[in-house]
Amino acid sequence: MSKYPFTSIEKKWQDYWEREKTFKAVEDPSVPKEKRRYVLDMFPYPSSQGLHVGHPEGYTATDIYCRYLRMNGFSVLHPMGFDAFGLPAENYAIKTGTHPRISTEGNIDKFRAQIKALGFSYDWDREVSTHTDDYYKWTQWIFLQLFKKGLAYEAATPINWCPSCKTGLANEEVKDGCCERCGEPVTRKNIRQWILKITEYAERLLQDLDLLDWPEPIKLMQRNWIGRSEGANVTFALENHEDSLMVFTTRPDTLFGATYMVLAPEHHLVKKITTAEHRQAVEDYIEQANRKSDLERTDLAKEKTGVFTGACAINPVNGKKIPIWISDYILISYGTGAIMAVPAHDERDFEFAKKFDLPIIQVVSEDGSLHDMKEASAGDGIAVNSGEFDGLPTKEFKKRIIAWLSERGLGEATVNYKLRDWIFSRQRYWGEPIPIVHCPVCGIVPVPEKDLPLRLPEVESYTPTGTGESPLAGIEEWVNTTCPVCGGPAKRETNTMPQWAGSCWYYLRFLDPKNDGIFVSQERLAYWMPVDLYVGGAEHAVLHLLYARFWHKVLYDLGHVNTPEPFLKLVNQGMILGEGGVKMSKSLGNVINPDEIIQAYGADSMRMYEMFMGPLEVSKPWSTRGLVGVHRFLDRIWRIALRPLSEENPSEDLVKLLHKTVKKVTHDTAGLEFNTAIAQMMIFINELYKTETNYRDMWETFTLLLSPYAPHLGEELWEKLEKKPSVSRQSWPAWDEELTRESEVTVVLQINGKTRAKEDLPAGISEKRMKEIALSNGRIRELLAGKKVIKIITVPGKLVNLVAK
RNA sequence: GCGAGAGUGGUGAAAUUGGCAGACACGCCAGACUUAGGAUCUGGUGCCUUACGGCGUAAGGGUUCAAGUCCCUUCUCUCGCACCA
Repeated sequence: MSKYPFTSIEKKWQDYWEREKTFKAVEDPSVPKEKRRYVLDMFPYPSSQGLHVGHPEGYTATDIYCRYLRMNGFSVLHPMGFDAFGLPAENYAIKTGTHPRISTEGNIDKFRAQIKALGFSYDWDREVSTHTDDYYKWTQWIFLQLFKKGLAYEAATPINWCPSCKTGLANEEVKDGCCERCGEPVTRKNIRQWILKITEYAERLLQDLDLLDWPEPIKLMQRNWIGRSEGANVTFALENHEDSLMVFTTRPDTLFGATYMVLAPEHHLVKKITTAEHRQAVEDYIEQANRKSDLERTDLAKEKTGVFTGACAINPVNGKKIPIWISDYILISYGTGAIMAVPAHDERDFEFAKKFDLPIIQVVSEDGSLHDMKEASAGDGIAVNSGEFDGLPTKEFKKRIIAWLSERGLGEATVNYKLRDWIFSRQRYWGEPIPIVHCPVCGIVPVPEKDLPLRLPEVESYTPTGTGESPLAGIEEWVNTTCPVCGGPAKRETNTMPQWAGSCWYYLRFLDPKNDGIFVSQERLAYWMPVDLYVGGAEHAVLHLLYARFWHKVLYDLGHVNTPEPFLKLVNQGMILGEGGVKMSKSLGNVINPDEIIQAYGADSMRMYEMFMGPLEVSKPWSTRGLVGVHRFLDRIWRIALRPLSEENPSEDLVKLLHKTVKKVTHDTAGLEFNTAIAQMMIFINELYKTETNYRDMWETFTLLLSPYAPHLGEELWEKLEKKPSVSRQSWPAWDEELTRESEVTVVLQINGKTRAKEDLPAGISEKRMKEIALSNGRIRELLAGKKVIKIITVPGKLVNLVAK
């Protein structure tokens, strides 16, 4: 028995690729635009645990695809780098005193080695890490462009605060009211923040999703996250007050059904309008709401709470006086922070009205008649109890009432978004310093671009102060600086950027990673952009992918990039679960270590198995047994390769199988359907194996097909064929369509849709002849005895169905 | 609760337009061979039935000559959102 020597083969070819720079991407102007592809993986955060088996899944998929493209004459950009700022390294630093740079770079070295051990065809000359100053110089530069465009501003706002990490979090970093990183419940804290005006791009971020070839569920998630909603702002006069109260509603047609108003506890009018009689109760309620964590406040299961302010508003459509309440089911951050409550047609308002015994007036009816409102009905219908508007269908009513309100200066059509501005600062050390100086004379002053990068200073302690300031605040000599404008004493911004910053634009830096004059040159942009295929986990559906799109659009508006969208096609690889279908986790002890797999079975087996498991996009459980099966397949290939090469002609059947295999592997590889491509290669190998010989031409073709999947073995087989490396530079094989056709087809003979017999018939046989054969088939005649054939359906080359009675 | 996706052998999964359900692989069974290292080779393997045959793609209904595929209802699982007015 020959044991397939994968360890030495893999080492040999990895060394060769590295030495020869086989996969260097070059900007060759003679390659036409349509023959260039930019294929990108989501770069990893180099955690201390090393590579996870989930990483190689997406990376293998893009690698196979890139190798396939190169063999088809494409110029391919396929880079890799590291998302190197982030909390884990800093938390580790707090615990051990190790500088985050030291631990991060150690992890990067480990990751790089692990990734290289899988034989991916990256152009390593383009590697970037977001934490190096020649990289974050440009992250800072982009921030300054946002600032200068008025898209970055400072505000003291209540933010999500993780008491454990002692830092503010973006909405997207809060999962079920808890910190996504550490799991502690998130509280609210009012601190000074840097905020990016992503809301200014809400409409375009929404609209341009239509330009993208992304999975529909991901687009939908982004649409929901942006949460566009059309309605109207309506102004209500207040009784005994100068001020008026503006509310947002998507159902201005239900104005006649508004029986009370509700303000968020934080609404600025609350203090003004509350009457002396209700002051104490209102203040208590506000105090209570303030203390609640986000989790408590958004808990849907809880009963609605609220108090009456004592004030009343006047309904503009009928002059009716309606009471104003406050309740924490109204969010200050959405719309105007106030609503008109229409309990008959809104579930939440209904619940509230029931609890506090407020009137419920039906103003919409499905059939135009009045009903006893046992529950809220939120659907469209016909207006009732609405004065001159009675009888109007909801849609029409909306238009009419908005016009009515506009004429009187009482309201206007309004669009609201759920999307909030992006809280961009972190009270942390290990991130890009925000390049801003606070001058007592000039105010907020950007650091001049020529002074970038603004380097992270060394600190004694990484522990957050917990006061809402980063550890940077403790370094006097760094914080104290001079104002770039007036030259007077000034202080540096001590907040740093969130981890998303670096990953917002890394795909651009890959184009031109060494350029120290500009973040990316126009020539490189023109050559490669946009990213043709972007592969990564679905967990980034609304985080990274929305932020990156936002930055890209800003850069596009400023003329710095050449496409409105960065990522043309997106594919999410499914998760790899532990054996048994449960999540892989340290606590369950079912984590598979890629290093051990590579050592025992080789990188080619690992790659191929992960592709053979099932479709790329779905989650699937790991099975070491399954991996062994794939390993056996490669071993079998090796044993065929050890046979002496034959110059004889293989059988016609085998030639046909080869051509079918080329066709199927080509089609499936191009469509990222790697599992079925591999199955087809297995079918071919099983047949070839039985011949106990090895036909040279056939073997050459098969080696080419195999090489994107098992690149090390591919190179080795190519060399054994006495060919010059690299196999990755050869042309992808073609197939002869004629040879993929069967000369004989099996035709199914059915009676009333049930298969009763089969006949092998020549391909291309006429339908008439098929019918004749079906009717003369012995078995069929037997079963048809005493029955009458009513109808005969034939599908050419496939079946004859006899409908009989 | 709302939204999206998925449910096929003992297991991972295949199945252009509706046209032989279960390719390929794991596991299992039998046999061969051995140089016993997760060996290798050949054959078998959806379920029920001695057989003929029947039944089978979460459950139920429908459309159709024909349904894993299309339509309706229900159930289960996964993911996302979660008082967004």
